[in-house]
Order: sequence, then C-alpha cells, then structure tokens
Amino acid sequence: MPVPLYQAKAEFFRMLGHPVRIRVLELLQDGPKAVRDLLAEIEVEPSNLSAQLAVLRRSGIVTATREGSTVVYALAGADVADLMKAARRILTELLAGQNELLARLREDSA
Amino acid sequence: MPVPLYQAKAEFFRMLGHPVRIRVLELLQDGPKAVRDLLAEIEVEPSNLSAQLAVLRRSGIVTATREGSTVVYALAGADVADLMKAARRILTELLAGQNELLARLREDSA
DNA sequence: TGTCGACTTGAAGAATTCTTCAATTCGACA
DNA sequence: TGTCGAATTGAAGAATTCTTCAAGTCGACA
Repeated sequence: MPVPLYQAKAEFFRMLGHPVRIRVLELLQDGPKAVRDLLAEIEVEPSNLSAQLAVLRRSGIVTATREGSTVVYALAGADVADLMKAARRILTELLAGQNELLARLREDSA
Repeated sequence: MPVPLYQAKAEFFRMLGHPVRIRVLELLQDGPKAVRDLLAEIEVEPSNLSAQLAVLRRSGIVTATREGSTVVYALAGADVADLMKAARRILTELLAGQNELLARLREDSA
C-alpha cells in the first residue's frame, strides 16, 4: 500500500510549516551549524529546538553528526535554497495583494 | 505589529500542507475549474472540499468567482508551478532511496 | 413564489501538533 | 570515577487543525 504522492507532498510542506524549522533551514543554507549556534540565533528553548530538529531529521532534509561534545546539523540536499526562493516570490505577491486589499478596506470604512 | 517573516513563511507552508489542498492547486494549474469539477477529481466530501478551499481562499493563493449557479476557482496570479517544481526536486532527493514513490514522482502524475 | 442544485458555513468531537518539564544519554575532562 | 556541559527524549497538557453533519445562502427555473 504505497503512500499517495499528493500525501507525500502534503507531509513535506507540513514539515516546513513551523517558524523555528524555517529559521533553521535558512541558517543552514550558509553551511553546517552546531546546535549551540542555532540556539544563539533562534529564540527558543533547547528542548523545543531539539524537537523541531528531530522533525527535520525524520524527514531527511537535514543530517546530524556528533563532533566531540556538540552536534552539527547540515542540509542533506542542495536545493532548499531554490524552494525558499520560489516560496518567497509567491509570498511577496500574496502579501502585496493583501496590502492592496487592506488599503481598499480602509477607504471603504472611512 | 508586523508578522515576522519566518512566521509568514511557516504559515504559507502550513497552508500547503494538506493532501486535498495540494491536489486542488495542481488541478488549478491547468486553468480555472468549477467546484463541481474539482469534486469529480478529488475523493472528498463536498463540505470538506469547501473547508479546504476556504483555507486556500483565506491565504489569497486562489480566487473564487460565482458564475451562475456554480463557483469557479483559479490561482490568484502566483506562479505556483515553480514552487511545486522546487518541492518536487527536493522530494525526489529525499525519496531517492525509496523507489516506491520515485517512479511516480518523475511522471508527476499526482 | 417555491423548489432544486451547487456550494458554504457553524459547531462539535477526533486527531494531530506544540510546548514545557523532568529525566536521560553522550562525550570531555579533572 | 564523578561531574559538567551539550543535546535529546518521554510524557502530559495546551493549542491547532481535520472531519463530519446539519443547517444555511445564492442563483436558476418552473
């Protein structure tokens, strides 16, 4: 019983659907980073960051390697940047549209 | 109070994170479609489809227009295809070990 | 007007995901 | 060995999202 493709896609996007996970992926685009460094840049408790890292790890989009007493995370593939870029393009359009709508709404109520 | 960008991104991806919503977006890439036609292609109850369409509408990624007694949905000008392509590329990498899905990914049948 | 078909909405419970706390593992080092 | 710092895990409750059903709106048409 194979998982339908559209369900795999949905799971993939849901995996991306968390602020902390987004920030981790963006930080890792500059290269591998230790958990300690991620913690310094993201406002979140260690246990919570770990939980989100676990989600990313389970999906396979990042890898973790122990180096001495710290753990270093890295992107498992190179294409995440493209995805983020495409998302940003759409998001920019959507937000611009919303601002437009908001402006008109304000006019109407005045 | 502006919404942080990484949170807007997370919300955007979460909006995509549902099998029915993914299928709707893919179907709409071929052009506008009436709800009736979406219902014929997606196995889901009308009220459920409506709920998922409402999520897409609220996010602004689709628009709905009434035409006679039916309602027609369309992509709201955003280039969703690029996003899907980037996502498919990453998914292909992630699933490279699981040949079960790989074949269909390349065909992009769903 | 009254009814039918197409679609949406509200509400309630089920299911999933998030956050937090406490406990745990693993390596480093005295 | 004993302890410290770094990171993870398990568990419980909170919060969010999904699904379903019943009721509702809106246009078409007799």
